[in-house]
Amino acid sequence: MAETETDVITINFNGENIERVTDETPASEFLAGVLSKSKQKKVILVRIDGELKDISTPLTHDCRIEAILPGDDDTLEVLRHTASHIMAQAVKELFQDIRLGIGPAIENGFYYDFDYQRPFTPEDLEKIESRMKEIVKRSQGITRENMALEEAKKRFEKLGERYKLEILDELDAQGVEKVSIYGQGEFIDLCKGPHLPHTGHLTAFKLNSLAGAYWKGDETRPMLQRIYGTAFFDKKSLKEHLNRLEEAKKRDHRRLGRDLDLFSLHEEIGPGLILWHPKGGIIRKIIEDFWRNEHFRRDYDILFTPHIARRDLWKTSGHLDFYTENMYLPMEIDQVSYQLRPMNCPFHIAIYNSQIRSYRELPMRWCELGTVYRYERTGTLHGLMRVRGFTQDDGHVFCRLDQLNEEIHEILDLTLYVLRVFGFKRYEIYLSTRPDKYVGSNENWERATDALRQALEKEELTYEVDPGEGVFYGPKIDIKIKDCLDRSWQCSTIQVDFNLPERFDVRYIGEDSRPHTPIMVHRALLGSLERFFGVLIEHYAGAFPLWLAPVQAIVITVTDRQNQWAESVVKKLRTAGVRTKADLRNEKLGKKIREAQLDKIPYMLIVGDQEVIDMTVSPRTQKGQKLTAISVNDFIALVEKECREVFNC
RNA sequence: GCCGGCAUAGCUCAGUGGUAGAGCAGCUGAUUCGUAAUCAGCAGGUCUGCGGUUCAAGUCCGCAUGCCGGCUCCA
Repeated sequence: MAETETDVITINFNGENIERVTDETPASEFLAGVLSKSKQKKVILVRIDGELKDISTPLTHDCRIEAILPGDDDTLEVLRHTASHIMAQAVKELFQDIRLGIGPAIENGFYYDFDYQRPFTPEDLEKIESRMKEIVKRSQGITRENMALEEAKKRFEKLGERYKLEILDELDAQGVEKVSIYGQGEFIDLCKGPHLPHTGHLTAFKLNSLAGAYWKGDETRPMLQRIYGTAFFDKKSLKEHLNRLEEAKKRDHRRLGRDLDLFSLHEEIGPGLILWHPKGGIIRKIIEDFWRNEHFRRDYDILFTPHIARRDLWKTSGHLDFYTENMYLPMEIDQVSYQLRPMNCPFHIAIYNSQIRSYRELPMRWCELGTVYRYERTGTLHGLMRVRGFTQDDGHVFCRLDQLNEEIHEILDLTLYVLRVFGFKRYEIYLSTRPDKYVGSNENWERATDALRQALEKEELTYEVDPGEGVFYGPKIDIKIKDCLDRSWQCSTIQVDFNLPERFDVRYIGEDSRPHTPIMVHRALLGSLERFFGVLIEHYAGAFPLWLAPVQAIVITVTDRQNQWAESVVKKLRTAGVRTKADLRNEKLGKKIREAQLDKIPYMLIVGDQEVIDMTVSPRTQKGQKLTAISVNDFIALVEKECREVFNC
């Protein structure tokens, strides 16, 4: 209950109710009365009725208050936000005529955007970092001032902070009347807070990179310079974080792709065009085989369609209207314009439309590993993750409205099973609903969105709703997989489409012997084989599980006396379907093991004089575990069992 | 596409205007060895490309290409 100025208020602290006269006493003063001096010094924030606040927050009404020490994620966010202010202060002190953009805390650190006449250099970064250290040494108090919006405008106008003024104008338009300004020394910033009590708390930080960033993320607006940094409460955590980044670099699929000879890109072939090497190729084959088998098992039919089609097709599909900037330019063949395909759907529709369809045939489930080509802007290309030619594990389900729920559920079930088989158990799921611009009736949108939602809920999946983020032709579910650098990559997508069936006049004859429009669902489980492979490489750090490993076992001889036995072991294993090779080189055992290890081969089969006598092999796992000598048949059984178990999940 | 950075041997990287280097990989030879690197020798480069400055350019400048980190966009 809000109370008036001179009333007595009740403050709950540590479960104890304490009465105070309200005189706008800051929380810190209250805490001084109830905490020991040493403890009080460590308090960086308070939580008032569950909300994080500055320790200077005046206590004006009944509340529950907690003293917050550095530690949990919430406080880390505040620390980083304060760090971004300190960085901005350092930058303002070092450079004249510089304008502030925004400077929030982000997942692993913070950034601040600046508008400055010349680009920052890495040397500038060092200078900024050392100035920040000075500011930290000053232990300047960080203060909050609440004021009328108009007053804030005057303050920032005087400083020429035009971006801050723009933000204030927006707040003004939203009807906001009061804002807060945080300051330390000469530096002020428009900010909601909360912040740490003084600059001295920033003990462990590092500026990591420079980047350009459009003001408000809008490419028609000026480009500002963004400085990224990170901060922790102690030096040890900072060091751990930097080590983690180093470790993550070692998992980078681009590096592993070259080291393990999986794939390559070539300047002379073109950016964003992937060459799958033999070892990548075998993995792709295994992925595709599993994918096809699983689809047949779930009553899908498989299609093959061309990579190119007459321009008219893309006119009908609408791609020339809404996707043209991603399509390669047309080529003339016999005076007819053709264009490379960016999507597979029109071809599947053509197959559907090749006959009159009955309601009895629905649902129809079709899939294709369809290679598509999309023009992606140069700056967006990234290894296997973002390319210009890729193969989607595409599929389209045509069904009646009354079948939609069941079909969505089936698709989701299939998707999650496939992801589990590949070892992905953690992902982010988004349900995107109707955007401002859309086609289709409201009723259909609602039915379809409900079907998606119900399927998610039936599987008891946690998901986030992305309001208005659906494609114009229908709602969708996106599943994102997180990679080792904490970037999330969209792989799976399930999209309902109200647009294409209309455009291509897709129909079925219903029980009433009249034509009806079926619902069309697009779906991709892995997304693209290229991106999925990239995510897979990083997920396993190149050490693929046995069923996917390009080479599953390598027979390693101790001396050339064992060559004959080694060769017969390889023959037996290959006959049994185990991907095997032999290392018969005249090298020391240790060296051969080391190389097999770096090659991330799951099993090394050591063969010495003893094994030849016993007709056995001594397996060693990639992780370094030594197993006792076993017969070749026993080893085959072991491999088969380990591979089979993957699918029971 | 935009902002910034980078480009030297197959790979990782030294080389700050004056004769292109190392380790690993490759090749040749020796070594026959028991669970993460045996030794020696040899070979390998239009220093991404094109232009410019200079007596002299891997090094300085400009443009192009590719890559990296972001922004934007997306499977």
